[in-house]
Amino acid sequence: MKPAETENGGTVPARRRLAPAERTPQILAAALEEFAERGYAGASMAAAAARAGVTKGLIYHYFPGKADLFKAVVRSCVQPVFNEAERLIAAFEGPKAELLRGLIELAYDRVATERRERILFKLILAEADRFPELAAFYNAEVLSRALALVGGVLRAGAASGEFRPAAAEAAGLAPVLMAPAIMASIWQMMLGEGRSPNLAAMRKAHVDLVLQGLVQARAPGQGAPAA
Amino acid sequence: MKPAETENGGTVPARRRLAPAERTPQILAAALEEFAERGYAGASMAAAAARAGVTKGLIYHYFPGKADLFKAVVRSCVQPVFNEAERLIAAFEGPKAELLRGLIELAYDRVATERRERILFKLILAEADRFPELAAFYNAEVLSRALALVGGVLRAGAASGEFRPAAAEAAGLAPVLMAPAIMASIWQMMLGEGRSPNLAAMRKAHVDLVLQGLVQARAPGQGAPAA
DNA sequence: TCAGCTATTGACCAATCGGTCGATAAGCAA
DNA sequence: TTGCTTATCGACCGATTGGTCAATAGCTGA
Repeated sequence: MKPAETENGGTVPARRRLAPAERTPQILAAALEEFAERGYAGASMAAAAARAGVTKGLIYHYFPGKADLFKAVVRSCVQPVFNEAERLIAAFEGPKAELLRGLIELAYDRVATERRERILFKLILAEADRFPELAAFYNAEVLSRALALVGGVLRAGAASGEFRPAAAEAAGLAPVLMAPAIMASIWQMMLGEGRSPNLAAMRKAHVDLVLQGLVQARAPGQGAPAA
Repeated sequence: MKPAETENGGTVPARRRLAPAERTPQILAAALEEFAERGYAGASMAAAAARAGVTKGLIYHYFPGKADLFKAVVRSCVQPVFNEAERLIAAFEGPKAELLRGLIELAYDRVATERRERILFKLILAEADRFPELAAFYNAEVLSRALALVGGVLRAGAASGEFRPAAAEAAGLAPVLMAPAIMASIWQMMLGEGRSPNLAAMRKAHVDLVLQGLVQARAPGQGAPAA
């Protein structure tokens, strides 16, 4: 075990000393992989250290314990997700329906490419009851933020008359709109890309259903006569 | 630890001998709780045994090892889920839209009540890559079956002209229709009943969106332009 | 009543884990 | 070059785990 054969390709001399600002992200990345593969309880500190090319003792030099390392891993992963969506919404001008389509398609495309976020979601879900603060963190930093974004678009569209008035009740509708993309991600994770429901087909059906179901009929006054 | 104080309320004499047909489900139920609370790796055989009011050794008398116990737990839980839906579909006569609404509402109501199925889904998701056969089992026995049920309704509705023709492309649409109810279940599990998106609101918005998005406009010839 | 089958126990083992700590050496400042 | 700081190692510990097995005792049929 003299040459580090973990992920740095070469034959780095063992015991290279690095600045904490450089070693810490190495450890976090290695720990993410370890936690993702074995789950919280199954993950081994020694194995995580080995993935980072260091020894277990060093991890305890940077993190007080396993639980703290886990939380640090989660926190280090959630930041960049929303920037894209928020920029898209802020910069968009045009029909709200097109904005909504863009958001949905963005979500599916991220699912298709970004693997780390899928893994992270699984981790949070699996360990939520053992780390209540983690569930609270997910709720505040991820779910609520996403719901607010989608809800804002829905209400704007309803206010402008472009969407049916029911779209304004975003409390129920926003999660319904987001769910299929998230489930697509989960299925990909569980079943692999081969056996999961087809991503492109879901994306198309999803956009289609949402636009047909939300956009106000062009000829007003003949909507749902109901009973 | 003389009187068993686990879940049988009374002061049963220690070491009661039971027929395997009676003890096995006890062990399976106890193991489900243990796995659900601590995850696969975190669960302890001794703790699962204690929950069942027996000792670890007895579990190894009934199951070859931890992995086998886990698989047996999963298998023992998935059977009764589909009977209800299949009965509903078979017995139903009337507009396909009403059948679809009934299925969606059934799904949400199960989410609200059945706790074991939520737990089970979480377990399968969390341990899918460690037990590939488990993912395959979920795919074959749960997801595919559910997709086939929903897809059948969609195609029937499209064939009868009640749904828009796009409904026939069930490969993408069926998972999109099922996803919100499943996500509702997952959110309930992660965040508790308090902080999750409101179940009743989601149910209403979901039904509303689906029916508006799928049902063929009543006046023909002016719905989808471009034949 | 009694003998036999087997459900059930409890003690045991090797392996592994999270965590601790003194020793070591890599880098930097002087 | 020298010396100090501290990143890094590796050996170690107590606790717990999955798994084994011989001994025991509850039930049932004769």
